[in-house]
Order: sequence, then structure tokens, then C-alpha cells
Amino acid sequence: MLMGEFHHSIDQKGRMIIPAKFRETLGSNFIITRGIEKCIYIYPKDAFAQITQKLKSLPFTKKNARSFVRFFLSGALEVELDKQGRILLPEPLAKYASLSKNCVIIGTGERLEVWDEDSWQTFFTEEQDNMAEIAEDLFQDSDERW
Amino acid sequence: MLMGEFHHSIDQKGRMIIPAKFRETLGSNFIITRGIEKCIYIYPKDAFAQITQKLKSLPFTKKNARSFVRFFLSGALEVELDKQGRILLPEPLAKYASLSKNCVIIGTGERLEVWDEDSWQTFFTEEQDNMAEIAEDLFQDSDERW
DNA sequence: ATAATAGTGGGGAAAAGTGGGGGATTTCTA
DNA sequence: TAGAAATCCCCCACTTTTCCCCACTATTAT
Repeated sequence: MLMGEFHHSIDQKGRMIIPAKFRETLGSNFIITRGIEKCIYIYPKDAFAQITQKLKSLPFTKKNARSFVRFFLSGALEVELDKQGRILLPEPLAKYASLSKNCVIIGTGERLEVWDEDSWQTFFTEEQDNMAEIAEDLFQDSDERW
Repeated sequence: MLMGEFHHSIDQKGRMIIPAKFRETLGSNFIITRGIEKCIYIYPKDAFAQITQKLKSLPFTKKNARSFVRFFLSGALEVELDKQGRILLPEPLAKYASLSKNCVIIGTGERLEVWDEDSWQTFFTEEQDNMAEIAEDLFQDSDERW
């Protein structure tokens, strides 16, 4: 289970450290792709395989399906750790998520998310006030305690 | 699986690089044809064979079927990599997709798509906002996580 | 305090991408 | 049918990017 928040930097060559805690789960090869928000997702290969499985079942004759597959896969790439535990960030993805120097890497269960530090700050302060409400909303039909 | 986004240029002789990452999957000979959107599709030979197989099963008595087959096959052409890993873009296809100098090559699973940089930019910004919605829509019947 | 692990930065070799010269082949044309 | 023109494709030269390696710093553990 991927969890936690780590602050790191991207060097001038476009390389970013993958925090040591995540390396065991991710292995040395994994998938990096555009997130739905203004961030990057990082999936272990097996988790990503489940997603592509799903995508395959979508008909390429449907416009929405084509758009979505295009959006999702065009942003995806398999990357490999170097001996220092870093990856080279693909430029289009860095641009998409406005990543420059300071970034935040967070674990969200089955994937990682990489945010620009400023974007993360903004997102976080904006959303934290809504959390109580969102929580009620998500679990309104549920009797479960947590 | 063909994935990723690469920005390259077409030189004055009409040649375009096929990114190194794709060459293994494509082999040295593959099929290039008109895309459904304003772009060019590139298929490995075997994937293209499967598609033509499907097209054959369409009833040629249906007007739409005839149109589609005509559209799809009239633009299709087998091309070969030169020793530098480039292909020579057939002029009618370049024209169809408004390809001039700067182009974007994206992997979308079983095929590549080649877009003019401006067209891609336009498509992308237009669709970006719909993606979250489309995603919810596509996966609404699913219990799976992704 | 010392050793081990994690993170940062940069040099340099190798690979990928770009552009153009020029020869061979094909096509056009007179 | 010969010569001109266009096209294609092989090769070379150059630039940029990627990747491997080493050195150094910072942090954590013993």
C-alpha cells in the first residue's frame, strides 16, 4: 500500500527521485502517466495492466472511447529506475503537471501522485475545508463505521 | 503496447523519425493510413491484418460500410524505415493531416497516431476538461478500481 | 562516533534525432 | 530514345538527449 508525502526536487537533467519507501512496491520498471488532475500518476506494472485490460474492451468506433484511450495512453510510458533510484521525467508530462523544481510525491493506495509543490499547496488548502462534507457525501448510504 | 507522446519534426524531404521506443514493436515494415480524426494512423502489420479481417466481414451492400472501407484502405500504404529510423511520409497523407513541420507522435495501444502539433494542442485542450467526465461515464457500471 | 542508506549533482560515453550531399533509379519530355 | 528532371535512398556529419558512473552531502541507525 502506497502512502505518505515526500518533498523532493527535480534536477536540471529532469530527473526525479522515487522515495526509497516506494521502490519495493514499484519494482524497477513501472508506468508513469497523466493524472486526471494537474498531476502525474505512477502505477506498478500489474496495476496498470488491469487498467489497460479495461481500456481494451472499449470500442474504438466510439468517439468518447477513442478520446479517452488517446488521452490516457498518450500520457503513459514505462520508465526505469537508474542506479540512484531516480527516473527521467518525460518532458510532456512534466509540462502537463507544471513540474519544475520542487515537487511533492504522495502515495494514494495503489498509485503515486506527483504534484508541483505550489499546485499541491493550492489543492490542499482549497480542499481541506470541504473534506468533512465530502466524507459525509461519499459514505451517506453506508452504515459502516470507520 | 504502444504508449507515450513524442514531439518531432518533419524535414524538408518529407521524412519523419519513428521514435526509438516504437521500433521494436513496429518492425521495419508497417502500415500507414488515414486516421478517423485529423491525423495519421500507423499500425504494425499484424494489427492491420486483424483490422482488414474485420472490414471484410462488413456487408458491402451497406452504403456506410462501403464508404468506410474505401476511406480506410485508400489511404493505406506499407512503408519502410530507412537506416536512420525514419519514414518518408506519403504526401496525400501529410496533406490530409495538415502535417508540415512540427508533429506529435502518440502511442494509443495497438497503433500510433501522428498529429500536427497545433491540431494536437487544440484537440488536447478541448478534450482535457471532458476527460474526468468521460472517465466517470465509461466506468460507471464498473466496481473495479483504477 | 561510525557506518549504512538516501538523496543530489555533474562528467562523459553512447544512442537518438536532424539535416543535407550526392548517386542511383524512375519518370517525364522533347 | 536520349537527355533532363524529379524522386528516392544511402551515407556522412553534427547536435541533442539519455544513461551510466562516480563523487559528494545529508540523514538515519547502531
